[in-house]
Amino acid sequence: MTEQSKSALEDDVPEQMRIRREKRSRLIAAGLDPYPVAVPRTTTLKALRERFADLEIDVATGESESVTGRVIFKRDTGKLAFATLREGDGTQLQVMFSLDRAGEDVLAAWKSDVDLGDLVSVTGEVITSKRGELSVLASSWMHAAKALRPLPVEHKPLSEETRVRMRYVDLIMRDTARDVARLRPNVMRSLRESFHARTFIEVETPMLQVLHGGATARPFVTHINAYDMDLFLRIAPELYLKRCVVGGLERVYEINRNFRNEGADSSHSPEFAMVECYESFGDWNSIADLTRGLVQEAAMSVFGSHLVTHADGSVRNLGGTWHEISLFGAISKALGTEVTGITSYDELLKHAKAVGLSVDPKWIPGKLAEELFEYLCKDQLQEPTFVRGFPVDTSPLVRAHRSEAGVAEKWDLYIDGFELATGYSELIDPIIQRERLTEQSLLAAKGDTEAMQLDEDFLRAMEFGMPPMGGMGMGVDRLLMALTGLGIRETILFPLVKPE
RNA sequence: GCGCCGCUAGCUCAACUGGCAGAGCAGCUGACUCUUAAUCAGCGGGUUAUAGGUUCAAGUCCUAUGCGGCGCACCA
Repeated sequence: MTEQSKSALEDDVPEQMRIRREKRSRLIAAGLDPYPVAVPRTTTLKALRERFADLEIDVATGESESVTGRVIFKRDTGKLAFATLREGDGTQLQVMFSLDRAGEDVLAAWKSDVDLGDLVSVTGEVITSKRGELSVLASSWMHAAKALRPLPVEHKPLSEETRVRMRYVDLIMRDTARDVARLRPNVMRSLRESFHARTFIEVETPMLQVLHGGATARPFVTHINAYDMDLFLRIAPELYLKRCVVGGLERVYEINRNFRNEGADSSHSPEFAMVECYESFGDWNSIADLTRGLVQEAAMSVFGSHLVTHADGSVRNLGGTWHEISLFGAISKALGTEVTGITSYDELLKHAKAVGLSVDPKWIPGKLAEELFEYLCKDQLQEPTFVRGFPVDTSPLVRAHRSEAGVAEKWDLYIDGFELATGYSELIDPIIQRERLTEQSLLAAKGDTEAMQLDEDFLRAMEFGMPPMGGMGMGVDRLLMALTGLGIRETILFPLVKPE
């Protein structure tokens, strides 16, 4: 780059960034490295705070430490300057620079070279100030990294868009952002421990699939050059996990990403984390117990309680046994007349029109029943509730109910009005499974982009004998939402955003 | 995908029926040895998202585009 074009570029940047770049150049010219390979660090701010938790006011410990952190406050007074450092876990500590201790040059350099947002290393004696604040009284300091961009205002919340687009800044500035970032791995660990305690084993199955199946959703399509063929990003791991069960991995689970090429909003992300599990010789009842256990153990693990406090301050109780309602029972109650899994499409349509539900003519009868349920009953589902007995025709991988006609042994778990998980008694008869998937593939042929494809290898696996089992899928992002009351984009560190 | 609303300084926001584009924090200069969003004095910082149009005059009105938010639809 020529000097001329460089200066043109420099002229373009905002004043505050220009000044910081000039400071960087000045440091380098003075033989100081604004980006050194290593800096002194003898302890963390957190460890130091814990070690000196009970110091009196205005105490000098005689102990020297080197601490690092990001400068988040800076108060340059005449001969005694203060700053607050913050570490990645949110712990803060004051550092002080006095003319007596540091000397004129060190104090002057600190005042002129350091800006809010810089990462620094400060070495000095651990003391408490006359106001009682635990501090490191500097004898020396150096940059760990010069920040070229100013931090946003500490005391005004960042706009939601900036928080999502610049999550690194959000993490620097906001406690809740840091807490949620740490909550997710804690919940994942709890899930894995819960599964481990129940002798489930974790498996990893393909994300790139030749056929998409295991759920009804539009997939993302990609292409493998080596085989010159299209592949699908998986919409669910179900068909591979069931292959594992056929092979004798009796209790399996997977926690990983699914991809669905559908709308994105406050509770939907195109890529989302899912825990899915299968329990041989279990059914929809045992898998419901397991699901409740997973959620309650996660709450206990991360909050120490089944009572969880949401972002808006409200408290939800996830403890005890949960409500169970029947899907058709709830519809019947809301309509005041009996509706079941064998109620005809025409009759369902009549009810839908009577209550003012606008009906898509493409809906099959089971879909219409589900829509009726959501329209009439969904607002009753704030507390954890298993909604049991979904229509067979919308549940192609689920066993028919052992006694109710037209109904499958499938439940949905609702918390806070959204669907957190779904569980089945899995269909294990390969002949019926083939019929169901054939129906799906006919729907696909008619242009239903969400219908499942006919997976011959999966059917072949079933024909070797699949044990009776319960299965469950739960959105990890949604579990975090249920635990925190936050939107899905808050629970995902880097949700998809369109480029600026 | 459709509808409504928004986009102004580094950040968060003002600017009445069109009439000199402002504040707080942040920044720069100076003062201050106990500050906690320090205080005091002074000073800078803007292609009002982008492109076009109407008008003597546009942040404000019109058109298009981009990005965002909310609602609807689809879905976990």
